[in-house]
Amino acid sequence: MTSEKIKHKTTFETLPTISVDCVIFGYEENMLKVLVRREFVPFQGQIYLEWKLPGNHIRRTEDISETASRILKEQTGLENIFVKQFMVFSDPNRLKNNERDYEWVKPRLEDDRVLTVGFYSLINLKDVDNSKLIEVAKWVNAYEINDLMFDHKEIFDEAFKKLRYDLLHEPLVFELLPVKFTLTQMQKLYEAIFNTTYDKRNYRRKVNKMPYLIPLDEIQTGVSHKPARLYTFDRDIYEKNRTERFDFRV
Amino acid sequence: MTSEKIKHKTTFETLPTISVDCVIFGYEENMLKVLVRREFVPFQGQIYLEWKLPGNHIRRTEDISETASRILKEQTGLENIFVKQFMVFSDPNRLKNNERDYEWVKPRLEDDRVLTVGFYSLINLKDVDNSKLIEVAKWVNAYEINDLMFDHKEIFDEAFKKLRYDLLHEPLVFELLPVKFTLTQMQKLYEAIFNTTYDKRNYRRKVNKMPYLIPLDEIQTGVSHKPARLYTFDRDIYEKNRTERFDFRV
DNA sequence: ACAAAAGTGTTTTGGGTACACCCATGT
DNA sequence: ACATGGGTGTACCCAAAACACTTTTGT
Repeated sequence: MTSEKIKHKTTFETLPTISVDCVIFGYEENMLKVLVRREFVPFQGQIYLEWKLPGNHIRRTEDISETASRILKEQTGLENIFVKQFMVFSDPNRLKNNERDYEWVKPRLEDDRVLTVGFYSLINLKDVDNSKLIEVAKWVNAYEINDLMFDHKEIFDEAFKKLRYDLLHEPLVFELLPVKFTLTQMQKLYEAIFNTTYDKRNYRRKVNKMPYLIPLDEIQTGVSHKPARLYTFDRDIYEKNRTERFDFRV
Repeated sequence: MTSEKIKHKTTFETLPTISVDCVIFGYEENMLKVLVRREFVPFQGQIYLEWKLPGNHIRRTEDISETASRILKEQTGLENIFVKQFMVFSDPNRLKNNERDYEWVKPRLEDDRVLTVGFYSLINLKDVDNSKLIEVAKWVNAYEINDLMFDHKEIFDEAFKKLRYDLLHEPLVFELLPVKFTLTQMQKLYEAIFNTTYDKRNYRRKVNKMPYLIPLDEIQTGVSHKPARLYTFDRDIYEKNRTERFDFRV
């Protein structure tokens, strides 16, 4: 083993034994959804319709979060979105456990041992142009995900667990909310993700104690009821007030 | 790209572009320590003494947690110890940022792009035979770690952050305590890891509410003061009582 | 008898939770 | 005028935090 072995590599060349898979959560109308991609998988003379998480190999020049952002852009057109790694899946047989899936993926691989780094990200479906998705991908209710290819169901489950965990400890909600939002929008978002409901008065009492939630001198327009006050999230104030014990539970 | 490219691989062959680095926390006498390994690094005619985290490449047949357990065994002789992955470090230049370190590592690499998966683990230093370590590795106070090779200081910092985070949400303390322990031992352990002190009465009131902390009909022996009652952790009861909101803060 | 750690209770303060009505706007 | 969501206060309970003395053992 000498450095002479290290040959020149092109910018887009990928690492054969590592990939990134993305669990892209989309929120709309009090529903939490996940993006899955369709694949036609021929096996023993039949063609099966299967679904998987979007993923890709890592380029030699990329940090893995750049890989995840690239996948997100390819799938949704969105840029500068928060992405977060949550776990590495490294079972040596993770691609081989299902014979049908393995037959499909084998010709696409340089090496049949591939570790994958799971990322999740959160987007607001209002920001996405879904016209390109049609037939190639779809948004599925997060509570109805099942039967994905390979170990992708397990990856999804871990992502969902981590998403909820992180939402209670980091100001992640604000990645999903518009810059100016109402307290009810914020509450509904938590309720969708945790599949529960909160008491409005108690919820408001709690979030009103957060010094980085700034009430604006602005209200909703165009709604056929009493317009709600708009709020915004001040990240600077958040960073200054952050403590070890801080917690976003509501 | 076809499957023909996949050649036969030996059991111990490693993946050239992925490694595992371990932050091994050891606890003893109210001190929290970390294991680092010594390397002699020749550079520009001089030899430098440097320290790094123990790490290794991943074998083709291994899950990454097996790699971490293997490293732990090599370093400490211990087996069946809890290990936990916490983050992937993937900066394309992570090995090249320091010229001296890169010169040293280059001849040891098959590929100069290596992602590493950070693991941490927790051991009780009483369980370790340190005679083999001498000169090759040392235990350093966790609050005095600095100047490790490559990005290992950053890896350590993330591990420490994750360790504290996890200790508040999972029954991790019990990995470090003997099977039968006193409440004061448990308290001192938290105090070492969080670098703080707690009020004894409040601490005991809180842990006494944990149904999976079982008081035994057994007391300390051989101490020159009032002997303390021994407790044990019942994982079954813990798993049954676990809730989304559960939390180990004291 | 002394040293050393074990063990124990009360008070105050603040957060969590449960609960019901009036308000401002668009149609 | 009606439908729709916006917005507000009080009472109860429990957890967190502050705080000091007695007990049991070994030497």
